[in-house]
Amino acid sequence: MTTPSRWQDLDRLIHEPARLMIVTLLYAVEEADFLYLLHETGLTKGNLSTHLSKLEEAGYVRITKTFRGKIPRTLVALTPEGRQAFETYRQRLSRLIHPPAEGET
Amino acid sequence: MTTPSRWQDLDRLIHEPARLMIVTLLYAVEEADFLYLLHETGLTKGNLSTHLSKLEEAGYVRITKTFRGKIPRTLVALTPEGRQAFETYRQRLSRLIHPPAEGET
DNA sequence: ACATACTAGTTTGTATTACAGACTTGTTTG
DNA sequence: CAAACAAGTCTGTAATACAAACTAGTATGT
Repeated sequence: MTTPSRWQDLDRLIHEPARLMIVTLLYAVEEADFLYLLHETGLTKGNLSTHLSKLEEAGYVRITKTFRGKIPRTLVALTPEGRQAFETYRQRLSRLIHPPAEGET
Repeated sequence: MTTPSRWQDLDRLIHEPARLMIVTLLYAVEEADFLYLLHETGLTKGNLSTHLSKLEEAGYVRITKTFRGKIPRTLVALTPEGRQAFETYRQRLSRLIHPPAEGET
């Protein structure tokens, strides 16, 4: 096998540490607003915004823009797909870094 | 805390999937030659060589050039540091993707 | 009324870097 | 002498993370 099937590609979108933080946070809290993510991750606004856009394009998060009075409020939540993708990512990674046994085929 | 301590930076050197493959392999087998890694990872020679050099610069692997007859043979092994770094990486990642509980400190 | 600050972004520029492919050197084999 | 293999180095490209600047609308302070 020139392309060993056991190295299924990790989802690069989630693998990136900044987005891994975001997804992990969202997985835990289910819903978060922009400022919460901003403070929790320590990213800059622009950077956070870009990462959220990428996650949204991939269908991993849904971004809902609401208003608190007239002040914009951006809510972010994992979609079922995003949730699934994270779980898959987590499984593969676990299998990768916790090898089941040695000397397999 | 503007920079939450729980997001200790993952070791980018190990985090990169290609190198994660390499390090994982080395962690399992303890010693491997260039061709073995080449076939197992499916990387190109140049790419594998570059990644190995980076791991060597970081002190994570030791590269020993031997000869089988007159044919060069390159052996690669994790150093204790590399072993340690991988374990640390693994721990942090585990803690990241398997959150212990909610309602943290 | 005007300046400042905040929310939530978009755009721009830079610097890194992974990756493939070409090229190199030395050796063995036909 | 040609071809193929081992183990690289070098080069060029394309992607991309990141910070900082800028935008736009609202609220507040004086």
